[in-house]
Amino acid sequence: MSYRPLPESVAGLETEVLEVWEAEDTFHQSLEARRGAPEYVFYEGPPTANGKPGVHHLLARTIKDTVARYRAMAGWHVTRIAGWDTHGLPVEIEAEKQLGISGKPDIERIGIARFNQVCRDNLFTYKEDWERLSRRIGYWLDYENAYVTCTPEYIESVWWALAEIHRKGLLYKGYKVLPYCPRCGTGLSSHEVAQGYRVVSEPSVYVKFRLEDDPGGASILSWTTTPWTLPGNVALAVGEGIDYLRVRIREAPDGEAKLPRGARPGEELIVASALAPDVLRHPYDIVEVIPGADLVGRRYQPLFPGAVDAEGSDTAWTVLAADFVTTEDGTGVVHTAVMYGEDDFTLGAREGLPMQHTVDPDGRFVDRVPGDLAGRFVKDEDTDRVIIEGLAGADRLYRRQMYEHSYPHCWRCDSALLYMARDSWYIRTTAVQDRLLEHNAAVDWHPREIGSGRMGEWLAGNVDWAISRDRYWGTPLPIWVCDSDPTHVQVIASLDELSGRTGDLDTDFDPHRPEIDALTWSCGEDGCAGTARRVPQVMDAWFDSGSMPFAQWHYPFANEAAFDAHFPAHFIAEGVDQTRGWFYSLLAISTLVFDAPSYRSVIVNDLILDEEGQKMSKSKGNVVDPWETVSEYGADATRFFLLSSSNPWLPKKWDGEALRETNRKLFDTLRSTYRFFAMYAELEGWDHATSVVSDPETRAPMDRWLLSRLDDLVASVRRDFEAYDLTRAARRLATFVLDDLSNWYVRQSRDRFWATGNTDSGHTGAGDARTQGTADAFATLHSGLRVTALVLAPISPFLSDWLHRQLTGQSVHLADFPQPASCRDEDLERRMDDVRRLSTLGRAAREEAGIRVRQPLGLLQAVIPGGRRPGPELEAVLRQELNVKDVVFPSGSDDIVRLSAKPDFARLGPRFGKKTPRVAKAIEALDAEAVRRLGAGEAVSVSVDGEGLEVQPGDARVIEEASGDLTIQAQEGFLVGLDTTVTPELEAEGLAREIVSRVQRLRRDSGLDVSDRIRLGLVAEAGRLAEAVDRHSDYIAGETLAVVVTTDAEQGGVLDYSACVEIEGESITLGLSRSDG
RNA sequence: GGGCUCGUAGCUCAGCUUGGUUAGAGCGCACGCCUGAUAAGCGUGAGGUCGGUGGUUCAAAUCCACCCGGGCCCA
Repeated sequence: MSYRPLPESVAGLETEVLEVWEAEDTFHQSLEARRGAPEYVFYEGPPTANGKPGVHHLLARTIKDTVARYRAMAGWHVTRIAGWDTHGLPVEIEAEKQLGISGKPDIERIGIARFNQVCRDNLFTYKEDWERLSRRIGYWLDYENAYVTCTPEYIESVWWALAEIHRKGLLYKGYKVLPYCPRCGTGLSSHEVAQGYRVVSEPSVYVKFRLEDDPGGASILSWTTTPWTLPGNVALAVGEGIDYLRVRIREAPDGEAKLPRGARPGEELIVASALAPDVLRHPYDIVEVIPGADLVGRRYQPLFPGAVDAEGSDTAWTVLAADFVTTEDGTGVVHTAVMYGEDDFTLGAREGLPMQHTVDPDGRFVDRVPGDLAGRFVKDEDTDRVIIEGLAGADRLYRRQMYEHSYPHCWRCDSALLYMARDSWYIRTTAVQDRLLEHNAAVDWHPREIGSGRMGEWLAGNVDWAISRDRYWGTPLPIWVCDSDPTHVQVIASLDELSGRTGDLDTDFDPHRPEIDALTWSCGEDGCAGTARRVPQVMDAWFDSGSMPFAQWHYPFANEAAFDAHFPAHFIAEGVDQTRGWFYSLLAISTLVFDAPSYRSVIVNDLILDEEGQKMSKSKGNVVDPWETVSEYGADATRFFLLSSSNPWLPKKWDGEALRETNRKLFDTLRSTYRFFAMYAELEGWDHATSVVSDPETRAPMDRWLLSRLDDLVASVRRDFEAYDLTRAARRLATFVLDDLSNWYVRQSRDRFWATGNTDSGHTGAGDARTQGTADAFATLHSGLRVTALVLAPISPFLSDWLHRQLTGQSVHLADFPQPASCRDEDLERRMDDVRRLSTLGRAAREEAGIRVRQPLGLLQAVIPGGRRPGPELEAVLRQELNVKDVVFPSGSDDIVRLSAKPDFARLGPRFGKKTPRVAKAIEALDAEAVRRLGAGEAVSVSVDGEGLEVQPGDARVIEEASGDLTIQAQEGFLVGLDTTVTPELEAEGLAREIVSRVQRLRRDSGLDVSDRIRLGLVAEAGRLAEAVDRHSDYIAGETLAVVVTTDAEQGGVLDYSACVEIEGESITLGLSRSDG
């Protein structure tokens, strides 16, 4: 078997791997391989199939796929079924665009049947896009059995759930206040509203509400920016903790202009104390200060008598307490029209205020409204004028002013939106609030704060879920209401039940509007003769997607066992915007229907921002095309970047530079390491399948070290994945590949990979031992690469699979995630760590002394904290790395080091308290002898402010510092002293190495293969170079694979390639020819 | 206005749960090294009021309060 060279390009490799997956159906093989294994349940949050996927989707999909792949490798059967969210406003809007229409009247004009057909046809416009991108980035998902929320089966399951909720008495009809466009006849979602804010200047009014039975005949002042809501006024809201003033208007002082209009001298007004100076423009005297609580319950005269009927309400036209009242603006008194504001409505529901519309769905005042207003469109300027003049005429207007503010408009037709209460069906989620909170508390949220914070608080303030929408393309509400007695409500739980009512339905019956709207039957409840008609609304699409745990199985009509085995989910992952979306609807529905949570662990991801940290949006034109990034950097690097750059729940800047870097560092290094392995394995004929592999325990320390590091890597990454800490796993992996595998193991072990070359040249003559060392090196590096591929596979599935197939013949995704192999040797790791630190210091010392590494030196003195020794084998590594003949570890009493004591504050603090800093100073000042005793485990005494205190060993760390005149580098107790004397012998050796380096360069520039044997010519004038050649020609020949070396100018001159180079001021002519022998 | 979150080197991020006296990486920059992985690799150095203020403490990037700035969600 041979190890193939890597494909030229990243895209080429990934395409090749994709083709293999396609050809052998690796995904299904991986599922098959785990058949019967414990089930790991993942739920796919269905994307809406009518928008193009963007880069932020790459993040969520990478998280999902990584977790699923890890679990599959770790021995679970991971069912992951794709799903599509197909209903809802986004789909309708797309259809409107396509039909060139806008708004509900247009839709009803062309007919719901045609409209819904366009919705249906449009659905899968982008489905293909999604599937292609998902495939390209390696997101393995079962698309063949995808659930689709608009199929009759899915809808039937959703109906069943709603009927269950109804059966528990938790479904009711009420009102919901929402931003409403009177022209389009529709409510708008918050997303749509956000698009239409515009600054407008409109009349605002301060209105006098005259109190009943008030000794001073006082009026409460209230302010509104929407005069059209005044006929609907049924209450005033004050803050219980706010102080109000009762003031009396004074006469105008003599000689000044008469009082402004709006109030007469002697008239009494009530307004929040803090706002009185801003609101009142008359001179006044303060009569009294009234706590808000004392105003509560006071009755006042309706502004527009007859507009609203009290319906026996006690609280209508009284003052109520509400916590939303502030003294930020207005008068500290909030005019309350229950049908035209959300706070107003909530207050009205709580206080039992009458709930009647004063405005019809077209935005016109209803007939009951007095004052020449009936039939007028509420947002006409004329209407404002009529209202204001009417108020002034009735002496109810204190003042008016133009007010500039940001107000929402319809994004389609630009009409000002009205906040209006609309008929709506509700689920009484407040009835199960405690259970929601309990189930949420049991969820393992990543990050934790989402569960306790955003989600927890939202649940704590939970209000009933308004599930109906006045729209067309959605799951029709299966609610039929009798037209003669609206308390006769039937909620249909299945298609069978429906056909039981209506007579047989077609076998291909589609439950969507408008067909279903035509289905009616005789009510029959208690012998009622009325007709049951379906309510016109469809369901909130969140109810669809939140039903997927059972609806994807068409449960309870089919697949009962499958559902049981796949509920609840172990894991889901979506964006933070789903807190009130899918995360909520999943939890609410499972709590309502099963009284159980539907997911155990969640990873929440935040947005992907552009390079400037701005949110990506189509309008800003800063949206990154996922296809571009994947084809430029590859799916592997993109996925790795997304997981490693920061935790998923932090907003992430999209950084092309960082992506390039991920590719260059991690992936190039990994590819390069493989290339190195493959090249020498070919040359040396090493093959994992046939070569004899020795017991790891008998291998060289460097091998055992790498295997130990691998064990640690495997155990750590396992732990990270189990804890859903993907970012930590990714970073750990990158550190291993770069620092341990490539930059230490391979770099230190390179020459072990060319055994035969050296043996042939007769340079080492070590024979079998050398060959076995090479085999061990190959086996070790093979393990390193193989395990790296396994550990990398969940995050970056392409290169890892390609490598694993080369290294073992098997797909990495059919392999088991590795277990630690009991190769851990912490003592060896620590000693190697010591050697690496000393190497760093040694290189620094060389740099400081200005002596390059190729120049051998005689002696390095080194100190490791605690007096550890690396041991002979690792000392050899250190000698080689620093190119010194000898390394010695002097004891603390030698000249090279001076002992000193560094206080340990963590131990001193609790014992000495305030004295700690002075004790610490005394420890630092200890003389060498005292420090030595401390280091030897004796207690010593110090004097602080004349007081003798005892310092225990352990209260301070004994460290060795530089002294003497070698070139010294020291850090955190590690120290090296480099003897920089260059003897003539050392110089000659250095020059020989220099020559070898130049010859190697010439070999490479001449296009020779690394294993080609050569004839070598080295021609120099008499001098240091010539002498070095003379003394070290065997060494030079061995290193450069020269079978013949000549120093003769004539023979050297006929070689194929030559170069004249200068070394240390002397020149030498190099020549070489490929040797055929 | 409310909730959550972030603020550490020019840039991207660790460290904060459990306070301990030299605050770490990578990129970029400067300088150097190495090369039988080579349109690669390695090292050294400069670079920080740890957003601000106040508090708790012998000791605060870390705990507390307030403030400033960015982001998200909601109103």
